[in-house]
Amino acid sequence: MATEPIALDRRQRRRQETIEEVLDIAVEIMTEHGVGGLSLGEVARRMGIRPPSLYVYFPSKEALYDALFARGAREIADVLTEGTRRLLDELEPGRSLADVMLDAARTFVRWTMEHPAYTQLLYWRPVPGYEPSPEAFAPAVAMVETSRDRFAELQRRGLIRADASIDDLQRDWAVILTGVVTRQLANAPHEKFEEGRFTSGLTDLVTMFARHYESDQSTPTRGSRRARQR
Amino acid sequence: MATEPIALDRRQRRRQETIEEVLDIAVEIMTEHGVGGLSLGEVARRMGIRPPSLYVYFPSKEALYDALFARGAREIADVLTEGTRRLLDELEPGRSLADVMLDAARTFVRWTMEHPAYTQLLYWRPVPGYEPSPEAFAPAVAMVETSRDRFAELQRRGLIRADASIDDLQRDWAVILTGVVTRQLANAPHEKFEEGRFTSGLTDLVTMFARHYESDQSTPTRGSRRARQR
DNA sequence: GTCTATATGACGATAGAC
DNA sequence: GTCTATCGTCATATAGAC
Repeated sequence: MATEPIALDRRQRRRQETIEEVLDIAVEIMTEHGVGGLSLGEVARRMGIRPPSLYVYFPSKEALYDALFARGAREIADVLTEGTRRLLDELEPGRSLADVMLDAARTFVRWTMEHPAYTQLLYWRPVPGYEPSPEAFAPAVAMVETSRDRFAELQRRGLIRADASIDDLQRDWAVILTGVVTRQLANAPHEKFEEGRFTSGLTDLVTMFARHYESDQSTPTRGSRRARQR
Repeated sequence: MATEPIALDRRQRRRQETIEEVLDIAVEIMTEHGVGGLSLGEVARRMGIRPPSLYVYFPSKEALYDALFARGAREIADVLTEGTRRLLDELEPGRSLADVMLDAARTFVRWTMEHPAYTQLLYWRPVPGYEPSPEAFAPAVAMVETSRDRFAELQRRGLIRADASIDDLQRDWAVILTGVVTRQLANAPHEKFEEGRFTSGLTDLVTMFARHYESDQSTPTRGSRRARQR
């Protein structure tokens, strides 16, 4: 009887491992065939089991999509939260707003190019009838709040004009990044981040954006002028 | 025998009418259930025929998607080509670049909000395995070329800096409009153009964009300063 | 608890009668 | 041109072996 809780832990761990395997394979399939191309039969086939067995772990295909949404949202939130935290911690004085924002933009867009399946699921609406549950969406909401804190910190440090609306800035920031990612993934999905015809335009766009919001006292460096070299 | 060509015309006209009806109903269904939610069975049901009968007009579901893509690309190209032609013809001297670009941006984004099904099909990749054929894509290519001519004309007239790269401008322009449309459609598809939380930001974004590209001699009006209200 | 076996109904697609 | 009949595949559900 003393071994019961341990056996339970083992079972739960085993169960969690299977769930992770399902998610990994689902991402593989979505990467190959698009988010809408995911099929439970194909997942089962690649795992060497029968389709009904999947229902032990996920009550429906929607639930699988929801777990994938949550996983993707958590991953990009972690990458960005960690990346921008370091960026702010190690920020040297005199660094231009454009440089800082460009760093964050590259981190985000690079991730989306490396994870096109998650990106489609998170930022388009590829599955008819599926909407993320509040729980799956939670990491995305948290990421927006973190992002808001980061921009507010930049404003406090004087890199962003004091009179700028952080809400507007954040909305327009999301629009620009979404535009780059959407165009690249829709028009030339096989180009990598470094060579993408739209991802390459990040520098110009972000520089323009940063110039619009930067304080006048912030020293313009090479970075913040990059878009003007013509 | 003299009536044969007329009978043929009649048949062909009737056939074309049926094809148009299929496309209309397909758009209806895609608007209700998303682009991926289109089903031939549902089209047949609403037309009062059996699914196999659709194969007389379209050899596959892909062919139907291709006809829809071509139709959407033609419609938005017509709207924009006509709209920007009038805009340039009636352009008063002294009008700011921001005003002109805002007008074009509104025309485009308004159309996408009124035609979300076409927009998803044209600017996302909602259908696994489907890529538009070169023929279906042709109107989109022509639209890009027209757009290029319009920007070149603005540059010739002195509203856009002489040293600006039209290719870069056009790429970034597409990115910004795509970003606004994608965010609005993915995050709040039921908000109309006038009230959309992202479409409302068009003014700020386009003004910022225009300021970046406008010639210094172009007289700044209220419009071009809107985003800078301090 | 976890699996296999089996069934249902919708889908895209094809063959062939009329 | 439209139909019926049919096929293979899909998501989904349930019964029951182990």
